[in-house]
Amino acid sequence: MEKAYNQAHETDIYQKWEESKSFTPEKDPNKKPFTIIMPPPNANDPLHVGHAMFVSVEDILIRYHRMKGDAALWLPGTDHAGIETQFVFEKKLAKDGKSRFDFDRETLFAKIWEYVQDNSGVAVAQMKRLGASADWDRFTFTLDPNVVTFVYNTFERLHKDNLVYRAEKLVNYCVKCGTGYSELEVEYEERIDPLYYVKYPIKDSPSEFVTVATVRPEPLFADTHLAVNPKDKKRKHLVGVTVLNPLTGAEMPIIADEFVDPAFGTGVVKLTPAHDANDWAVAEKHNLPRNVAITMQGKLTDKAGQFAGLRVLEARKQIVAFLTTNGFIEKVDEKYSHRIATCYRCHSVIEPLPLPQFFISVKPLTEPALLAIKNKQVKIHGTGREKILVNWLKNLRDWNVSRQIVWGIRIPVWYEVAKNPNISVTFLSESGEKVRGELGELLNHYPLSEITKGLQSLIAPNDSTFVISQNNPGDGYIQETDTFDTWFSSGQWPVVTLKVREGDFEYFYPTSVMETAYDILPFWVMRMLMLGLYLTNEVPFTDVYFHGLIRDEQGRKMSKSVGNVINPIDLVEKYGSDALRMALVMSTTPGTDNNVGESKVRGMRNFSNKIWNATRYVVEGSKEEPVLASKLRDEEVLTHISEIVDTATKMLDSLKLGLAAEYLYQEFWRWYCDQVIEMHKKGEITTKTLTRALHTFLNLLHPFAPYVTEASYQQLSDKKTPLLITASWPVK
RNA sequence: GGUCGUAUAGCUCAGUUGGUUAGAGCGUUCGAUUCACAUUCGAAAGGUCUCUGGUUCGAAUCCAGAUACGACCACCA
Repeated sequence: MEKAYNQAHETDIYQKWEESKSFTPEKDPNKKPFTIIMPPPNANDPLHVGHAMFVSVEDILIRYHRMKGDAALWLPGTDHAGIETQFVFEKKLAKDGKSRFDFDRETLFAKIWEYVQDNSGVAVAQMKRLGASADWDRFTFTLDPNVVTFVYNTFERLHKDNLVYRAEKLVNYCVKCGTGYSELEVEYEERIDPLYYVKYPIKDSPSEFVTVATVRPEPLFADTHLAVNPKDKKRKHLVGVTVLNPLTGAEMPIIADEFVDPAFGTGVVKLTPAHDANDWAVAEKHNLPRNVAITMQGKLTDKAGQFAGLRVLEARKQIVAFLTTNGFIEKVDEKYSHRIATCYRCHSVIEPLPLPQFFISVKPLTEPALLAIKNKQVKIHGTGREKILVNWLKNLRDWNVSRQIVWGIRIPVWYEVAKNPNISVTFLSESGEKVRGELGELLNHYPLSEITKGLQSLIAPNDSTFVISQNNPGDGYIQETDTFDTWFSSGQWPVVTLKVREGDFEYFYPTSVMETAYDILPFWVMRMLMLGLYLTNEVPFTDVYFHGLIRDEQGRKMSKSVGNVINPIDLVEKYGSDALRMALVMSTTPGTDNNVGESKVRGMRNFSNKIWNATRYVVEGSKEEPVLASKLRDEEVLTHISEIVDTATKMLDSLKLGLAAEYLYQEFWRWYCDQVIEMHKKGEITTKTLTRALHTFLNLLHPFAPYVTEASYQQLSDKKTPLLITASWPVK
């Protein structure tokens, strides 16, 4: 035996495990199923330490249950990660001087597909390197054809149940990414911008003004009303007064609405319903026009007169200059601090824009989820996370599932061209020219087939009629170009991954543990719960285990710009997989963040070596059985071993992995190595007892440190099974 | 503003559900090497378990309040 444990052999060990087919469970009716659906990592990205965390925790549970004799299924997959991936791909295009707008959507999709295929092996290879004993035969990608079909069926079913509707609402639109986002994907940033106090002349008394403070003067030309609070005694008299739009001279009545805060700003607001969520709601209530001032390209519309076509920031500058010159700016607060919505992806300013989108009514889905939590059909592990989940479920708004990107599952909605001539489309003609216009008009010049072939995107007006169909319902139809929010398909993941294979769902559903980082609680876990219950009337999993985020040793978030990102594979190569796994799991608790640095990993590498060397002592030590003075010591050792088995088993059954790892670490090092081996050296216990105790420890430690325990096990002569991975969990 | 969480050794964290003397990893100090392991071993230093009050025979653990820090959500015309 080598003098120190050498992690270079880990890949050989992994290969033996794979060859033994032990990752694939038998659907034995006499066995208990234990199922974990892996949170699918982005197919396009290498792993970070957070992934190593989920691999560690899930693999521990799977190996434990496999050894216990359960039908342990760990079902792996990867995610197409719609916006993330398209964003990365577009950056790559930009390097070649190209953009998404140079391609029709089908070509672009094919290119991204190819790009993802090229990269997708990396994440899987890395998970294997970490020792993941997942059933790779069941590997599923979120864009596999049978997954797509399943997602389509779900959408049809939701539609039949009246849970899908199309509506024009304000969406959080990122002009740069060219897509709308759900409320969850918007990040707020503190910004310092000028606050302009704009004077509106009163129509019947042009020397008097009403002043409104705004950071966004640019859509002013489209505003039609101002508002004050009806309870505001100082300004109540303004209700019903008409002022003039300082840009256009148009008449603007002042209305009353409670939403205005009299203490804020000047106590008077301008209403821009098409570009502000509050104003949108007020406009709906008072039935005001919702004039669009900003296009999806982030430019002022042609109603802006001399400012038409200008980008938002440039327009702001010029409009402020115009207002100043004409005496409509009372003052400017240059250091106004406020929070502004930005794109979580590219951090551009989000433009709220009205756009027809598909929505899912969430209320009928959240209620069963809340009930399931209340009735403990699903248990949440992770400090305080259950309350957070409940809070989300109680306050959730309808879910906008439309995304204006191509990398995803295309929404199976078709518009009949003849009935909807005012759908606006953008496409590349056969001659390669970009054409934009309304369908009815364009069909006079191009056949529909040419339009659909070169189609980039379409926007169907809110009142368009549509049918839901997985295939082209007939001649004269054009398909929606939006795709589903990635989370709409991954929200069905525990159901779809089991449904796509004969018999799996019946045997393995509901799954056992859903293990993931708590930061995707609202995106993913909540939606799996909602959609899982909707699709099956059963919870998709009985336990949720939220692990914390991994931060660096100083507690900072890992980020590329700080340069403190740890590549798990670097650590694995340096210290071994087992060391990293132990470092991530030992003495940690679900739901709270963990600071992990290299020193802890190094410490756990030492532990791996300790296991190896204890085995070396047993294998290479004296084989002569000592003559015992009494059997007392032997019995003591065996009694304590069975206590350890009992305690460790209880800890694992209650998902206290951090505690179990720490406990076994202590018992192995401080008791077995420091005391039991020393007793043997002194001839106080038999070699048989010493060996039996080691066997038990290798079994108990195997879920946590699979490689070194397997390597050590292979050195022993009295093996009951050829591989430790398939050995039985010790019983008390 | 709302919801939630955290506070334990120099640093990073556990603490098995209220029970002797509160633990680990890393770090520090002193000592040890032909012995399974220097990726080791032995020894040591290091804690008013944030503060105040309460419940209890007994509190790091339960309750109330304070302070500090953190997360998420809402909102800022």
